[in-house]
Amino acid sequence: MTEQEFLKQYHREDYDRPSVTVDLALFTIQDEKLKVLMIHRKEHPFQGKLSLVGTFVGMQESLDESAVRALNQKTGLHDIYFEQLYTWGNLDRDPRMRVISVSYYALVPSESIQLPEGDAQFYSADEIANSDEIAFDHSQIVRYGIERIRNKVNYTDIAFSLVPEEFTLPQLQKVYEILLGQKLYKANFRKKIADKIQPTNKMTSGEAHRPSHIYRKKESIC
Amino acid sequence: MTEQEFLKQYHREDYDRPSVTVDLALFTIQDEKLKVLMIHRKEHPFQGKLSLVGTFVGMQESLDESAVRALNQKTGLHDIYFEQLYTWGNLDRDPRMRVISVSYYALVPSESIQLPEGDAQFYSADEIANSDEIAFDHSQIVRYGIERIRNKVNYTDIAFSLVPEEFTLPQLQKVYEILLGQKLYKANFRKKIADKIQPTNKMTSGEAHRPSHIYRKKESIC
DNA sequence: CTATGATAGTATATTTTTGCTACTTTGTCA
DNA sequence: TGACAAAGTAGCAAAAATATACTATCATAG
Repeated sequence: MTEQEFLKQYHREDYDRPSVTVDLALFTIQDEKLKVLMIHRKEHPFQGKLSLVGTFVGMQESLDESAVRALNQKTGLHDIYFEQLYTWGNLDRDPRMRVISVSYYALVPSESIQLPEGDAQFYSADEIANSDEIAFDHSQIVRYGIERIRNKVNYTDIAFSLVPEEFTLPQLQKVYEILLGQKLYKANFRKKIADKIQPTNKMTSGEAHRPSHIYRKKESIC
Repeated sequence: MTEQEFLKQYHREDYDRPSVTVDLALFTIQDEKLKVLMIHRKEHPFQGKLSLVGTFVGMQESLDESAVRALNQKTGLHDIYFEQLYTWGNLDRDPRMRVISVSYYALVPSESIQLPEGDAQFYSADEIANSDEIAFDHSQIVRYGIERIRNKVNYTDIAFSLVPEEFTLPQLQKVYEILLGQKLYKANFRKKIADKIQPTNKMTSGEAHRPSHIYRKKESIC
């Protein structure tokens, strides 16, 4: 490289800006496991590997809007719980160029999702989190997301975002158990969430055991 | 030049990429209050208003490195506790152009900080959080930082980052009380932190009351 | 050299939460 | 009609959180 070329390059880099993307980890519960939506990459880099849903941030949209757009394009979903996770800016996280990724996670009850034709599919979140075959730093993002969910289950109502609007208490308890990774005592669990739920007058039916009451989340009066 | 004139000439049309900055809220405790470091802006926009310490993210540095650099330039500090907070990307958060800001917060004991000549000064964090006279969305960032600290005090050791290496229990308790905004019971507080501290054989002296034992943070054996 | 004020530090009672076990209830199915 | 399976409830013991009362030790004033 000549000096002239170097200076040109240096000058350009000085005013250059990193690209900014959002990457979104959509979690749901299927088969009594926490799952996360991943897509098979068709292009380099990481061709053939799994990656999160993502997109470049447009100049005329906020970060949240970018996340919603990316999610909507891949799943058709809207109006679901989502939250920003963390922003990743290591120099080498994308081999092509400098990319800063604002990560999000989202929660959806599996009953309300109908994956359209496409390359997006749910995988065991734990397996993704522990795999070293995932594109970019997306395994780490999933790990971070799982951790965040685990923490927030204890002091927020995010678990309700993983069940349908109408649900039974055994169903809700199962969600807590899966997220926390441990069995809970029925009686204690019910005491704890008693003030967060509202009974309907419906019950389950058709199963070979005692039917279960159906509840909804109580709207908090603020 | 008025702010309007300035904005008019600043007609950098839509680039394909947003600018990325880091903004850092350095917290400390002074006069029994949580304080945050702010600087008086000398340029438009928000000339004369208070803003957080910040910088553009260089193309050859990670986000964390940018934050450390910004902090070091303004305070000379290094090796202090800091953590990423949230990333702000509203379209109108900077009137000049599209700027995405990755915010951080940092904690330092006031005893170990010696502000160099400059425009940086500590202000009451609550006052900054509730003021509508702060540059950009930095009031919101401070609010968010305070909230994060309040939460983390309960399940991490961040309070130790606000006292010197050697401290007394009344001193440490005061930090907890300021962060949580409520009085704590002495006996209960001591039970709770008993396994996090290590006694030295030193005591305070010279004060007109019973002297106090001096402790250090116990290194956790992992 | 003693009483006092002020804060450090400890002992103990009370209430709430959690961990756990055992029991009763109510459906389907053979 | 009895067996099974899961829903739902009762209640106790241990542990943790909450709260109050007490003792200890310094400097200083008288």
